[in-house]
Order: sequence, then C-alpha cells, then structure tokens
Amino acid sequence: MADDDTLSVTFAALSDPTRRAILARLRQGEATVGELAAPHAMSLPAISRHLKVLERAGLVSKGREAQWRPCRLDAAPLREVDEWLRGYRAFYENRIDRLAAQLADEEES
Amino acid sequence: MADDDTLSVTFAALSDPTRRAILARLRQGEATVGELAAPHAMSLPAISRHLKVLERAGLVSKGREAQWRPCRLDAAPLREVDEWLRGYRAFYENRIDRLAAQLADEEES
DNA sequence: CGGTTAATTGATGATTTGGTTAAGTACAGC
DNA sequence: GCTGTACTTAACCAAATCATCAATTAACCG
Repeated sequence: MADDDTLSVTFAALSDPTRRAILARLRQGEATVGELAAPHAMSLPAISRHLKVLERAGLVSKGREAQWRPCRLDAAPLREVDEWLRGYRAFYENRIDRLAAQLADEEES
Repeated sequence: MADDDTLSVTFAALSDPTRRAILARLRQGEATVGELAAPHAMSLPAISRHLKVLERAGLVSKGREAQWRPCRLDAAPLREVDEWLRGYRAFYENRIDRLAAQLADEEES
C-alpha cells in the first residue's frame, strides 16, 4: 500500500478478490462475520483481518448485536474512486468509435 | 496484492500515489522514464519499478526510441474498474437525495 | 457457574513491496 | 573506440501483507 491517503487506502483494500467478494455480498444486506466467512476457504481470523482492512478504508462498518458483529457496506469511498476515474474516462470510453474515426481520417488523407 | 486477476492487479497498481501521479502525467502525452521521474523525490530505479508495475497492469506501454523509452497511457484496464464500480454506483450516488427521502419518510410516519 | 458460540488478538512465518546504491546494457556522437 | 546519457538489473534491506493456529474476550443459555 505505502501511503495513507484515502485513494491509496481504498485502492489497496479493493486489490484483493476476497475483500471484493465481501463487498459484493454486503450489497445484498447486512451479514455477520461468520456469514461473510462461510463462502471462503479461509480461516475466520483471516476474514476478520480482511474486514479490518475494509473498515480502515471506510468501506464497511460493523455494529454490535450480542456476540454478532453485523457488517454493512459503506460505499462512500467508492465515490472518490469514481471521481478519480472520471479524469481518465475520455481515455478508455468510446475506444472503438475513436479508433474508427482515426482510421477514417487516415483513409481520407 | 496477492492474486493475479486483472482487477486485483489493476487496483494494486493504482494503490500507490506515485504511480497515480505517473498516470496523471501521461494524460498529457508521452513521456520518457526520466521525464516521469523528474517530479518525484525518488531514485530513477524506483520509478523504473513503478513503471514496471504499471506495465504489468497494462496501464502503461513503453516504446523504444534510441536510448529513450517513451511511455504512454493505456487506459483500457480502467474500463474494467469502471464496470466493477458500476455495480456499486447505486450505493454511493444520490446519497443526499436518498437521505432526504428517508428523512421525509420518517417525518410522515 | 460452566459451556457454547462469535469474533478478535497474539505470535509466527512466508512472501511481497518499495526503497536504496552500485553495476550493467544500449545507444548517440565526437 | 571512448565517453556520456538513458534506463534496467542485481543485491540488499526494512516494512507491510496475508495466511496459519492458539489463546482471549464477550455474550448467550441452560
């Protein structure tokens, strides 16, 4: 990861497929740590730590209900990712259109 | 990083501010390794490695022109990020609108 | 109280990351 | 061919990451 700026922490949190799977699961609603761990061939402590990474990135928040820690998605940091991405959108959108336009230009000359 | 799926590699590459700065610089057009290194208080080898990370992620490609390696932005992987993000857009967009709606509901009841 | 369940924390270890300096490669030009 | 410029690779080191199992905390329940 290296730095602690929001974007770096967010991207780092998203760079692990297990963590992205957890986020995907949380779109369907709250889930306990155990429920989140179930689909993964991984120990519970490992999932607990992945959740801590997501929490530190502000992507997940945990409640306390008896001995359960219901987790829920907190997507706000993704908006920053979206805004960052916006600065690059022109470079990857309509790629085919722009390629076609370029080819047309070449043909004209 | 951990895994080698495209999205993981891309997010990992983006999780470093130096690398994001390099991408930002490349939006303005091609640049040599030395030119990319100049703004950073960091040795040239360090930048060279950052570039290799970006290359492996498919975000940058290098040419060869005499002893220079002109680098250019290759934004295609960012489209995948955009697509991934799309699945979460509903959770972070119109946050204020949805909050207002929720408050209105509460007031009604 | 004692036992079970849910989850976190500690200790450990392998691997990766991100930086350094020093040496090596490749090309340009005198 | 020699020298300087551009960049990469090698060797090394410190710190972070990601997993493990074992121990701990905390709450419920009979």
